[in-house]
Amino acid sequence: MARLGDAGPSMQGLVLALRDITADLGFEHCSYVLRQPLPIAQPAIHWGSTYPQAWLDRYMERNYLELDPLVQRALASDLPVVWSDRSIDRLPEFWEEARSFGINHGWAVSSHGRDRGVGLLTVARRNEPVSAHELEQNEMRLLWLAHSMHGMASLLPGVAQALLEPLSLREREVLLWSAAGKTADEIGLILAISSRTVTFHINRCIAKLGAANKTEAVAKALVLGLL
Amino acid sequence: MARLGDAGPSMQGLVLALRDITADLGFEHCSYVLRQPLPIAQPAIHWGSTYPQAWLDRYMERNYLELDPLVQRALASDLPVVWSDRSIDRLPEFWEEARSFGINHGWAVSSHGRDRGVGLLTVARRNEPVSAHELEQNEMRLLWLAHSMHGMASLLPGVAQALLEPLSLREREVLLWSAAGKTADEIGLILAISSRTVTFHINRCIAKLGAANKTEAVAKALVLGLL
DNA sequence: GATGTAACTGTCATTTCTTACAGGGCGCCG
DNA sequence: CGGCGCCCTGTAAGAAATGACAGTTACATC
Repeated sequence: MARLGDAGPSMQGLVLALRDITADLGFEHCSYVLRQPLPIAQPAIHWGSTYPQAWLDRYMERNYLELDPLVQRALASDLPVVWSDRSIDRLPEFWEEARSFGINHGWAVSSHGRDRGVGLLTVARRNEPVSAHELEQNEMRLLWLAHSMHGMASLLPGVAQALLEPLSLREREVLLWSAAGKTADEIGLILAISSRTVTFHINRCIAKLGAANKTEAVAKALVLGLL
Repeated sequence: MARLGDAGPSMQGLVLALRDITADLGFEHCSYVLRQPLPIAQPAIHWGSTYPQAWLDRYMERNYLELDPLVQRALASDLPVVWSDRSIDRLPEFWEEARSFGINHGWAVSSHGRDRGVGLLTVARRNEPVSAHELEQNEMRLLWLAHSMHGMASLLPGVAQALLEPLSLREREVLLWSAAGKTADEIGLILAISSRTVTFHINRCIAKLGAANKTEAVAKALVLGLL
């Protein structure tokens, strides 16, 4: 029974729970950002954070989500990143600002789900640099946390991205060969059906996926893990 | 200095190293399977295993890679799977055969990389079922192992799938909007260039990606993580 | 100044896709 | 048996993509 003002499960709620765990690992702040793959041109982003409110305001105001070197790194690699106030490679003004809010030393781990969703877990603190011993001790835990957060966040209302009407076997086949660059004629030969029927199935895919054309249908099916 | 008969780093070599670790966790056998996303219609599969040779022969002979419920599960979900001789939901003849080779109890963890590569780490043994305590104790380690194997295996010669010639900024932009279902005309409006120029960039993408048409170019770029 | 790269624009012929129309056959299930 | 889902096929017109031709402009580097 939801009470007045009870927003239900949310990313922020998850992150508040996460904080209790990361605090035991010796970090003051933590955040989790999940970028879902759709819509393709402007992916949906969900996040929660326990960083200082003033820093968050600043972060949103200057659209740092698009610029943050950490986020860029997470999208481009599977490897964890540790940063300190000396390890500044790009955007020095960004790091200076972060420092001014007491975010001096941190650690970020990314996770990738089967739906191409990308998650980024970050923890940070003011004083102690992240030691080599700490890295070895906690890397596994952080990976585990990132993985768990990813799984839970993907289930949150408003975050899940599933297909209403599932594709039939034939539809998946036809779309798969389309993704492989085959024309309707070629697919007809491969599947031993007329090219007209191939077109028919592709059109059903386009409709079911809510796509504008074959290319978008293939892209959506790929990121939804249907192929 | 490679010696005669030295095949260099290989998946089987990685798995042999993995065995030393999983043996400490109490499992006789282990395997790792990595499915790379390209080619789209017939993804490349690389694997190594310490399961009994007779079982492997049987496995390959009957094309179990396509049928194995564990593999199906790994491709469809992010969750780990534990199986015992009683937890048979599909393909009973498959599980019976596995048991006949002493593969009674096992555990599988999947991992997903940013390039849509899917890895599956399995460990198994003959006698002891996997206990709840063991699950709690080792889930983190197995996830870590799967993640590490994924990273290392992706670097093996013959496994890595990278693009020779990188896409320019404009090319990525144009391809992204194509993936979002926009026509050349629409993209021209969005980017404030002529539709002819949009076509020009798309053609370069098609050439660089070695694709047959726009649809395949988008699909390849997506699975390569270029968008 | 020369070189190279990225971005940009045009026309034209051909191929492919997209969308609309109108159906038949098959198997499953209530 | 009727309904439903899936699979299959045809025609035709208009929209879009493809491929090959031939260029200009801007910018960074050497």
